[in-house]
Order: sequence, then C-alpha cells, then structure tokens
Amino acid sequence: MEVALVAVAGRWATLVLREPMHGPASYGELWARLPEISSKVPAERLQVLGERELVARQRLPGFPVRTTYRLTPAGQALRPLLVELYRTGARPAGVQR
Amino acid sequence: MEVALVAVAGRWATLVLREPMHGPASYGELWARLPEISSKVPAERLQVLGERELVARQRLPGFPVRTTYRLTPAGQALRPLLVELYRTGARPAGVQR
DNA sequence: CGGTATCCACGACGATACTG
DNA sequence: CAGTATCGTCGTGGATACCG
Repeated sequence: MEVALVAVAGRWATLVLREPMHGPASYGELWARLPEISSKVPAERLQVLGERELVARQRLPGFPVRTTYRLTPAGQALRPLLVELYRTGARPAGVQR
Repeated sequence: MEVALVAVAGRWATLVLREPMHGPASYGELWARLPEISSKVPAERLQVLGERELVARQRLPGFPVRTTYRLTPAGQALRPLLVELYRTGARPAGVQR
C-alpha cells in the first residue's frame, strides 16, 4: 500500500498522471491544467514519476525545445487505482470532506 | 480524489483502518500491530478518522477503561480502495519501490 | 519552451513525559 | 488502559528568480 501511495499521494500527483493517461502530453499542457501553480511543482512530480519509471520523457528536436510525456506500462497500471480513488471520493454516502 | 486520499494517505492510516475492518478493535490491539510507534500516532489518526466519521468510538464501562473502534458505513466504503492500493503496490510488473 | 536553483513556511511525524 | 501535552525535526509545497 505504501508503494502505491507514494506514487499517487503527492500533491497534484493525480492530476499530473491524468494528462498523459490518454496519450502523450507536453509539459506546457500539463502545467496549464493545474490551477495557478508554480512551474516547479509539476517538474518535481514528473521527476520522481520518471525515476520510478511510471512516466517516460521524450524530447523533440528543434527550437524551442518540446518534451512529451507518456505513461509507461507500469504507469498505466495505476489506472484502476485512480478510478477507485475517484469512485470512493465521489461516493454520495461516502467519505466526508 | 483528494477527498479519498486525505482519508487514506496519512502515515499508518491504512494500518489503522485495517484492524477494525474485520470487527471491533481496541486501542491497544491497534497499537500493538504498528511497528514500534509512539502512542500519539494512532491516537491522532483515530481522531481525524473519527471527525470524518469513518470510525466510531465506543467506551466500555469499568476499570481500566476500554475502548473499541469500529468502522462506520462510510469507513467500510473505503474497503475497495484499500484492496486496490494493495493490488497496485503488489503487482509484479508494477510500481517501483 | 521547459525546466533548475534557492529559499522560506508550515504542517506532519515522532519522542518523551504526563494524566484520568 | 487509553489517551493528552509539549516540543523538536524534517520533508513537502510553494514563490521567485534565473538558465539553455
């Protein structure tokens, strides 16, 4: 459980994971979907997600530099967990805010 | 997701939830299952879990005082999430430590 | 554009001591 | 037995500034 939690429990981690879930996403796209946040935060998240090989980075040639992020198979394996997190949090008679 | 995560992501939260999952558990039982931890930690966890009405406290009469904790229906609703956390963390090709 | 470097603040974690 | 009180430490989150 700890193992799964460290992957998913950091601040904004779920949102950072959700973008590349349905296909490659650039850093800017990712960032734009996060509400008013410093650029450091997704960078940090992506770094640890990269180290754990949950997301893969790919730099595109040219200028300005572009990078796309995609989920590795291990990253895709987190999907059911994210779904369950959503279901549990959204459950009507469920967990209190 | 945030809602579900705050319920489950605190340190030792999963272990604190697991004990009363299969029936009432006393504070001492709970504590004994946690590896070498200060008594403050489960107390703190149980307090917030109580405030969120995920666990219910019941004091037994007599001396010394005994208290049993049981999960509320909302607490039971966390079960699929805990199962999924376990599955994801334990998956062979899964998330890296 | 896609980051890194530096610094700060706050809250969680945990030890120790104490209480009803 | 079942906690509370107090205090210290450390990590995380975040702002701001800067770089290739």
